[in-house]
Amino acid sequence: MRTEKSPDGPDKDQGVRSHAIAMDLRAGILAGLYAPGTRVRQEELAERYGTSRIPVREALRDLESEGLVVLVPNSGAWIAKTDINECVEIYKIRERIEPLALSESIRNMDEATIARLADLCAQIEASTEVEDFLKLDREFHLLSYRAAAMPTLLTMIERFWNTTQHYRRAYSRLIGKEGQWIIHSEHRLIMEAIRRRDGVDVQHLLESHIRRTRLQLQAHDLSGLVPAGK
Amino acid sequence: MRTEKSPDGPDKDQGVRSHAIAMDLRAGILAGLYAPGTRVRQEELAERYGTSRIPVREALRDLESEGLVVLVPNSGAWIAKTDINECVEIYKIRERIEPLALSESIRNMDEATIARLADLCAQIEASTEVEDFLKLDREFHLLSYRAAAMPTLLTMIERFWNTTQHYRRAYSRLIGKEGQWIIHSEHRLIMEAIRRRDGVDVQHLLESHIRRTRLQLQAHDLSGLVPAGK
DNA sequence: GTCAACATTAATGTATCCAATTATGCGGCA
DNA sequence: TGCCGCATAATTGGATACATTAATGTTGAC
Repeated sequence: MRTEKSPDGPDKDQGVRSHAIAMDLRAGILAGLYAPGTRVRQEELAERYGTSRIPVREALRDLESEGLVVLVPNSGAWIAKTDINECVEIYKIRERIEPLALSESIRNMDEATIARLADLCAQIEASTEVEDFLKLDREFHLLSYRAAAMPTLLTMIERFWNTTQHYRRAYSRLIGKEGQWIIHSEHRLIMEAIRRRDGVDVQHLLESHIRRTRLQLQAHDLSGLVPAGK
Repeated sequence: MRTEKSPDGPDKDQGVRSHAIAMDLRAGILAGLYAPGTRVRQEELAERYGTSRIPVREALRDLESEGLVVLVPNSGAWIAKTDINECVEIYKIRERIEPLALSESIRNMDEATIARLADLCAQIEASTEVEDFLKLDREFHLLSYRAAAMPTLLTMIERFWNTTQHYRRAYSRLIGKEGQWIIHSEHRLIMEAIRRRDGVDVQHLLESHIRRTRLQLQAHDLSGLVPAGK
């Protein structure tokens, strides 16, 4: 009897090596270590990671499918340029899908997670550094979706948070600590709706939260604050 | 001055070779030539396409990111199994994002496209073969979104149509020519709302269209009609 | 007779090498 | 001076060969 390994498990490690490289590059891009638009040479990365170019190529392809890298055949790879139009598009999509994720999630969410969310909510208000805020805000929202039993949706959402990271950072810096009170109020209302497990209300609140941010992004001129990429 | 090729253009041909292989495999999977769950051997494909295993691997990775293939490290690749839960999840997502795509699209849509859509709508009603229906229905909906100026969204939607293709085929066979009158009525109403460029109405109609289909998929037992994949 | 451990086999993952394509720099010409 | 074309260099794409890992079948002991 054939008992070959069943392809069920989310063994998301592809070639293992390439996956590790992709993880590292992804973290670097999100941290802002690579300027958008800069060229990425396979051999250079291969040398840095102590491998051949093949795992590097696989990693770059992964990142391309996530929208973090752009590949041009026979030419090379570039860190994806920031694009305000793409950012706005993604926010419009997020306005539709994240309320779905949240409403599905709060139906299954355990009390420990709710407590953890409340804690994150408080930490966000207490945060003073932009990088801390970004990290906490991301953790708050993504954790709030985690109980959703919709793996495809969750993967999509995380991908969207990644590709718009530069804009969130620029926007956070722009509004500063003073302009954050709106965000805090929105978070508190969302948090309370989660506690009540009010699926209708959370959806409206979250949609407003994302939509308001999008309109702010469109209104302000972030061209000098977001890494250029031209 | 460096005038290196700018990474703007949607040169979607990646390694060219691997992209061609991916296209062919994708078409084969959607056409139902490969049973879900069957193992795919790199060497076998390499021989069939007259290449080495490397372009094959890249193609398989592309298809994995699209959800059509499952890769397990150091083990192998399988045609993705059909999964009714995943299918339902995707329909729930589609209920949210396709109305967005359509409402954005009808704002820019030219008259020629509207005429083409009406033509497709009529062809769908006249279709007698399941495969014809699937092809026309897909073309109708995807064309209706095309003017949306939201490339990321459109890519996502097409990917979702691909991963649920088997279920649409099974469902179409199940309901047969007689059960299609609901679909035709829905299409007619959507078509009319497109003509009026009524963004609010199309969204409701399309959401209902997708939602009703999802509920039907959940209600019926398609386990014998959709390729098993176990 | 069943289970466990080991050797064998087959597949994937990676490194090295070669080919094809593209970017660059020089030279000629209008 | 500016532009076009060709030769050169650099980089990526692909093929072959090797290393590594997982599956398989056998053997042995309990």
